Amino acid sequence: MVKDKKTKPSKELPLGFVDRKEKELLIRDFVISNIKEVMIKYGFQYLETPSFEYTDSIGKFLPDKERPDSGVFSFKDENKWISLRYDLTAPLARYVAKNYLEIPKPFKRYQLGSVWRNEKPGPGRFREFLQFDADYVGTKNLQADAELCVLISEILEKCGLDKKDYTVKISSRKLTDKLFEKLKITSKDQVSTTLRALDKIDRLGWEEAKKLLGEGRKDKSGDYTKGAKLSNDQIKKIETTLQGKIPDSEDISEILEIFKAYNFKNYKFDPSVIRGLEYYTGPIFEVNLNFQIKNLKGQTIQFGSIGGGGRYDNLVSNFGNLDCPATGISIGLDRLVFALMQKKDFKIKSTRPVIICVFDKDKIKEYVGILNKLRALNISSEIYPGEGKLKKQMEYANKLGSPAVILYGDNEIKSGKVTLKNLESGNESSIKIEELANEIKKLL
RNA sequence: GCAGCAGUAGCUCAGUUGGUUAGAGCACUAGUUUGUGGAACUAGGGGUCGGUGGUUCGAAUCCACCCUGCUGUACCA
Repeated sequence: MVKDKKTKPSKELPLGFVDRKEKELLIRDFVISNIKEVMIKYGFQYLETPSFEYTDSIGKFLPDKERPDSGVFSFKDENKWISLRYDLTAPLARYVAKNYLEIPKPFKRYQLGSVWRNEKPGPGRFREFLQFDADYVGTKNLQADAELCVLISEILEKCGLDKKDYTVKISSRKLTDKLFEKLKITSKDQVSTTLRALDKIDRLGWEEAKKLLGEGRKDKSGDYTKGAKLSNDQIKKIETTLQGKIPDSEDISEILEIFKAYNFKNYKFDPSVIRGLEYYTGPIFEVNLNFQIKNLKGQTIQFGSIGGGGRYDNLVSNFGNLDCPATGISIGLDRLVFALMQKKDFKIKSTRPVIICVFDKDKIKEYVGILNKLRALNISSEIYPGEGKLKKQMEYANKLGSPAVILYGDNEIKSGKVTLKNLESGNESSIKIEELANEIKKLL
């Protein structure tokens, strides 16, 4: 006895992967078209690199490891490990190193593409998502860093956000480096724990973050996280230094000067911005939304940043003896789209076709005649593609969200006119075939 | 990874000391209307009650383990 039910394939998706429907995709297209416009305006080149890279090219092989770390999706191809990229920055560094002699320096490129992360998904975070990256490669000039902030903000506003809806936070890795040196926080472990604790200030607040700098912290689910075990004296000094409103870092002051020249004001100096631990070497930025985000159940969730970046002057040199400073910024597009859908009531133009109802299969010639006239004018339209009575056809059109149906049965054929029914108002009008397209355009 | 909560129809959920063929609303299908959707009425389909094992005459209900989801936390190169 074989139970065939057990052999049926699962209709569930792997953890962290999602289907995306038309509404979201259309808003994403809208965002992407804004991005492209801005990037062209700012003089960036469009680039695409493949989804897979050799695992060691994207920095996944640590000296003492033979297998890729968890965090990337990998498999062994012949004898080499390859992985799905986890960001667009490492592939860019690889691309620059590979094509160093051909590309103009500085090199400005932007890229849109999916990236994959093999880790636990969170609210609004998936294991496959679309990222946008803009980078300046081959320049130490901080105008590049400043312009990235300006450009990201232009993109956000073009997508419909107000100035009060977002903030570009800026800090510098040099600031914390200097501070830690002064406080003699030198062990690698302590430095990274401290940085991570500081990274959480804006989410947890100073009081909670201080626990992480000291002994440790118990979160509201009861889980306990070990702290950096700094002395009270060190903690106090960190607090007073980082709460100072005046940036004690030359690169930040310089960027702020450039912001003035651009008349860019929607930034905030925030020393708690840390961003990843490894490759940043100078200014770092993070883009945060200032409005609440809810999940599909209507609960307000911790949304985090929608993008960020910074200067990584040593990344390209990993691939060879190239002295090639660089700086870049990226946006998580799907998260931005998710947030935008809550903020703005997007009026996405209907893409649903007008339906030509079928009364009689033998009249196909008449129906196609009307269809061709509409499609010649780029009006989305179709002859009812199913089988069934008029009622069923109306239900189909309604559920689809069609703007209108066209009725062309015996009565209409006799009178030489068609009936156009507006599905929103329910009104029907009898019009000449030659005027049909114009009437429909009024509805769209 | 750690912690809290939760898994009953496509969806939202009810099912209160364990007791016949497991329910509701919405959705779906058909009809009332052989040329009219979004309203109403009638009828109907659809569930190994997350899984496995155990306790019991009997389990959606009790016990154990596992799986999955949500949220928080950690990690996020």
